Amino acid sequence: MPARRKSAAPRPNRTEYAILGLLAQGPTTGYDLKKLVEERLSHFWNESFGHLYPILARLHRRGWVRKRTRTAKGRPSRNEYSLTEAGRTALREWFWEPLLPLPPRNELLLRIFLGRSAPSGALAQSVAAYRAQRTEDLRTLEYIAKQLATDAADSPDYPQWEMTLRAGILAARAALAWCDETLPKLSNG
Amino acid sequence: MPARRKSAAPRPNRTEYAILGLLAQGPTTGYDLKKLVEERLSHFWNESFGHLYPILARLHRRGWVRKRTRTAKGRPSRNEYSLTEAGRTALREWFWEPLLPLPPRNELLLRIFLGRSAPSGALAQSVAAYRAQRTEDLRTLEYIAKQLATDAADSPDYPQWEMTLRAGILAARAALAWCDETLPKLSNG
DNA sequence: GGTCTCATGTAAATAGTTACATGATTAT
DNA sequence: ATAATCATGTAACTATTTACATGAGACC
Repeated sequence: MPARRKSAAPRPNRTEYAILGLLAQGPTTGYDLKKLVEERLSHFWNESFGHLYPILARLHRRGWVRKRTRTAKGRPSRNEYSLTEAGRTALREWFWEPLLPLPPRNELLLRIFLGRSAPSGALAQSVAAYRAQRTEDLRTLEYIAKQLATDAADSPDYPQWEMTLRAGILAARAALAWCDETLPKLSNG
Repeated sequence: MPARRKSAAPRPNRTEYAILGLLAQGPTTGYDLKKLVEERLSHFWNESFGHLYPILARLHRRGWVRKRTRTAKGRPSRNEYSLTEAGRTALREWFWEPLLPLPPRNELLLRIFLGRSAPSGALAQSVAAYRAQRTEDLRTLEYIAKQLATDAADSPDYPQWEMTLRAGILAARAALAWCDETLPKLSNG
């Protein structure tokens, strides 16, 4: 018998756990999962339909989620997924697994590093564009944080939501501080 | 005639430019490119052999790099690549292109967000592990920065090298600050 | 009539990873 | 001997994206 080849994934799939975790807060459809990710996780997570649907099917085959198809008067049927006990167990185990760091790929820093080959002014322009983006990010995060503090402060999830927002805010501020010390060096260089 | 399908890449390939940029500093082999990336770009970039070699071949087919095979007394032949004029032009143009942000995928923040499903103590453990990693990162970056300031301060590339290190240092410090404000909340919660 | 939202999915494509395969030379 | 480094590449595989395909109902 030929030896089974080991799987050679670029990185293990964490989307599965994102889905399990969201389903733990209540049954939903693929469509609504996508909306949830966009509305609440977008500053640290993302998913596309083309990824969500196949993974839901896989989780179903594996017995980690249950599928209930609702057909309401001829309308396109909603497939509502919910966690099974096996899924809940898998989810709990994931919280103890070591964090898998993404391989870094920072295009801006790559440009800076290779800056000797850059046309004059191009580095400053890249940093300025990045700065504008991060300023916008920071404003959005701070707005959401204020919103949440008044509207959802008594939700059982509020403390965690606030922690993820704080992470974004501190990261954005650090990025801005870096831009502000870097831009002058690029113009006077 | 059937319409040509548009390319559906998950994200455009920036490795090509990383390679072009490194070749702009002088001709090298695939093997040495890998070492360069590991030694000097590792805190913001990475490449594997399985990716480098095929892309070098592609750049060659496209006419952006020149290939010179050296066979020294029967030893495995070194393939030394250098930039062509077309490659140099492509590299210069890249510096003006808009930065493509990576889709965010932060596993730690995902765990925090889904924390209500977490076993007691698991979140704190994840944050503590992350904190240890970032502490280590910071120490390394600060060490390299000091090293460089004494050994390479007069290199024409020194200012840019320092900028990329500063970016890493500020980001690591922000991450540590977040850990330090978050850990107490997780234990007292 | 037109556009937006709800709702499901498949197809085609690339990116990028790990494991495999090969072999010479050099240091321990 | 044996391990490490030099040096090249292919094979198999998964992740993940964008574009395509479809259709109903709601709203303007």
